[in-house]
Amino acid sequence: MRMTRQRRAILGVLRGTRSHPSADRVFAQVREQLPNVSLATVYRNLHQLAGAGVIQELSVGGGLSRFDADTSLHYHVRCIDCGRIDDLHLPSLDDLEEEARKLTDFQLLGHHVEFLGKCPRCSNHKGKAGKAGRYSQ
Amino acid sequence: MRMTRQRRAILGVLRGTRSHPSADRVFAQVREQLPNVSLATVYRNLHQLAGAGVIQELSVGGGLSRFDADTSLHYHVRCIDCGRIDDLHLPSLDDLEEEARKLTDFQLLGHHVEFLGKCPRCSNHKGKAGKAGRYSQ
DNA sequence: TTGATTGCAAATTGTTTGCACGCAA
DNA sequence: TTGCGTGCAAACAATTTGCAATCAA
Repeated sequence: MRMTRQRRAILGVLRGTRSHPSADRVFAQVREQLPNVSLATVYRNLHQLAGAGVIQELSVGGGLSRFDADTSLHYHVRCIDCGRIDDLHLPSLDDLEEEARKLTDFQLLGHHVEFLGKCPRCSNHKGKAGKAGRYSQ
Repeated sequence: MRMTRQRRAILGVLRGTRSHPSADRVFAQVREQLPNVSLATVYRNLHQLAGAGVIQELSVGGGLSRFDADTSLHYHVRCIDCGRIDDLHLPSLDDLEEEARKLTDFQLLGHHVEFLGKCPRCSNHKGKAGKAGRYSQ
């Protein structure tokens, strides 16, 4: 893989944040260094890097894709109001995957877990109530 | 909530399948009974029904929204090749959520788990190799 | 030198919205 | 009768693609 200025910058942005940015967030950041990058380039690189296992594309719920330079196995919490995503380093659920394997005829390759909730900021917006129920599946 | 022909048909489709269809799948099915429904109506109803808790919108990875008339707590396996989604009735991970609660300052409201793999059909497409690695987060 | 990579603009895809009309309650 | 719900078309948002020009190796 050729290490172009653009690709280096994109990787740099991802490695310099813990915020699991979406493609257009990355784009905005990269633009500060390279004012001419195009959004298409950002998308192409994010996918290529993800395909190569250098970064991770988060299959989270709630709309747009998010990217993470931390490719170690860990889970996430997502704020249902503002979309903030934090890491959650829980022990891996290999036993659970083993359990699942008994119940399906799929060839299992992995799993992910996403916790839903409200981040500290959004918990305090007392007025806006927000739906109360649970968000499990 | 007014029970229109359209809404009844949409609910009927969802209750008559185990395939977790996307909006346009539902649309296609409903059209067989009501040739004039519009896709907009299907979207509006799916969201309204989900908001009312009558059905569930699946926060799965891999693009488009999928819908499920089974609102009980259960998990899913998704085929990374064809997108097929099966149910997986594992015991709920309340203990895991308790564990997570200790590690975050989010107010937790739920979680979901998605297993990734290849469905029986896609496992057999020997030629197309497909990426081998694990798909955990 | 040369094929991978880029920027740009246009095309796709999935979903949402404005609005006048229609129908369930 | 009333206003929620509908069909239609147009608007949107996120992402992808075609193509000629560019540049890392």
